[in-house]
Amino acid sequence: MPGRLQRKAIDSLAGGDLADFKVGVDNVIFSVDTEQNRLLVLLVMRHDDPFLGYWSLPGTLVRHGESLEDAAYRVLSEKIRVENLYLEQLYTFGGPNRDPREAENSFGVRYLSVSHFALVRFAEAELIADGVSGIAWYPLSQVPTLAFDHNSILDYGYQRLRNKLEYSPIAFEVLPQTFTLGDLYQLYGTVLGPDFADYSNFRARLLKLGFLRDTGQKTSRGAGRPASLYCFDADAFEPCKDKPMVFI
Amino acid sequence: MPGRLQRKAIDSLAGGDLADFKVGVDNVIFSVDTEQNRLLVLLVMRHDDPFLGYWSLPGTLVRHGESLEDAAYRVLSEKIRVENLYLEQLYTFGGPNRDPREAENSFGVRYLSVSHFALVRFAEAELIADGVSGIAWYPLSQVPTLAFDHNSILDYGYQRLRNKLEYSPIAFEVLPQTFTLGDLYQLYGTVLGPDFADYSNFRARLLKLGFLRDTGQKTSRGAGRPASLYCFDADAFEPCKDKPMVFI
DNA sequence: GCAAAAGTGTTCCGACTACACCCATGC
DNA sequence: GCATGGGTGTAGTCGGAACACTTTTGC
Repeated sequence: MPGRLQRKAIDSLAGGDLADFKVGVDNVIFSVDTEQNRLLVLLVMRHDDPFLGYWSLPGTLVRHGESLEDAAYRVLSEKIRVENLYLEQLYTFGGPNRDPREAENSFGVRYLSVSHFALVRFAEAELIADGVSGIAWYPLSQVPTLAFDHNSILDYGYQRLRNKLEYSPIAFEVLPQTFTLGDLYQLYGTVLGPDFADYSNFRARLLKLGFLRDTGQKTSRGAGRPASLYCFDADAFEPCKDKPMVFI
Repeated sequence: MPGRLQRKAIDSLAGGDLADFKVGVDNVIFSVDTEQNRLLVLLVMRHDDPFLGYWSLPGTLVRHGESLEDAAYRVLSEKIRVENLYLEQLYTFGGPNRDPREAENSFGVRYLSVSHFALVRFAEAELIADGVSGIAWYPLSQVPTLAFDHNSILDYGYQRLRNKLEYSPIAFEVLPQTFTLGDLYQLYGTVLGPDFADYSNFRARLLKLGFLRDTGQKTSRGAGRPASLYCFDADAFEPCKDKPMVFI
């Protein structure tokens, strides 16, 4: 290892032994099909090397003057049309050799992926199919081997989803504007596995939190008593925003 | 915006409108001085432009063939000698213009910071002073205005510290190998603020978790009954690793 | 009427809170 | 003895788990 002063001198030559990076953004985009009771993730087919013909998470490389978040929103808007969505940064994967485009010895340009995590409403989300690129909602249980390290990223995103469900109101980003408590319960069951909690206790707990507003409307789905339609009341939630909270 | 196919053609020319990045790693390194009951963060003085003469988080730019985590460990090892430490990735800050070295129009090279969060044992940590570079433990309450967006990064790290204290056993990474339950209580008080919990309840809860082993040794510090020295039993903790857990 | 789904209530039990109280040591 | 900090115990209360029960619909 070169001495500290020597290294600094090298570094200041705007190159030296420092790696040059291209920065990518890869999005783990989840949605839930409440009809079919399935947790879905958005995948796109690759049409270029490397990993030509593999499915991958929708991603892009960051452009001049573009923030990481901007890039993440751009990928989303290129793939789906959606009104509301939730998006947050997930993790940055940046080991050498995670992308085959890097030269063998890692002395070429490096590829780094700042992954993001997004939730969209299934009914509102319209996939943008351009006739060329494959794009599809995959049930999480049927996801194939993906390009790059995208299976790891997906796993990480799924874990985040489960954690977030338990202590933050992200469920309402995936549900339609109005929903029944049964829908909400099903959503939790779909993500966390059935038997994650007793229905009537779940119900009581959520209502006690105080930010679910009964719209007065009812909905009837086949047999059984019609259910009240609720909506998430953001104003009522505001005061609890920074307090810890348990949903399950 | 150019059409999709056209954009792809441009991108494939290995340049186009894609930004080029240097990737930095900045570490929020915490420690706790149990004697003086203070939460400390490690800062270094900058000796180069930009922000010459400002304090900053210890950081470095990532080199060829080096992973993000490797780079984070390297910074640490250049600044302090320490046996055990805890380190995890925090967040990636990557907006354009966060670093004045970027050209005004952001069409030059961009600087991205993958921040990390570290905990070290105060007594074990020996600062490496090379006679040139300033380096110091700063009490969190006395941190000045830092270089770049490092104050934001520090805030983010402090929040992570407080969250982690509540549901994961990171406290034992900062405490000495053996410690009294009073030490542990004080540590929590130092970070979360006093009156975060009643002492005897805190005590009962921690002991019930089952991974604090009484070493049999006693320690006497001035007046008062001597306290038992405990240590963290990693084996006993293993089974609870993935279960939710509450420390406060 | 009966099945199905929504919605309500009640009992039990464990966990957390807030204290009061004993123990061992230095001075 | 008494101040100081370590350590134990307990009564009251809150909240979650389990489950029984009522209500409203379709058929």
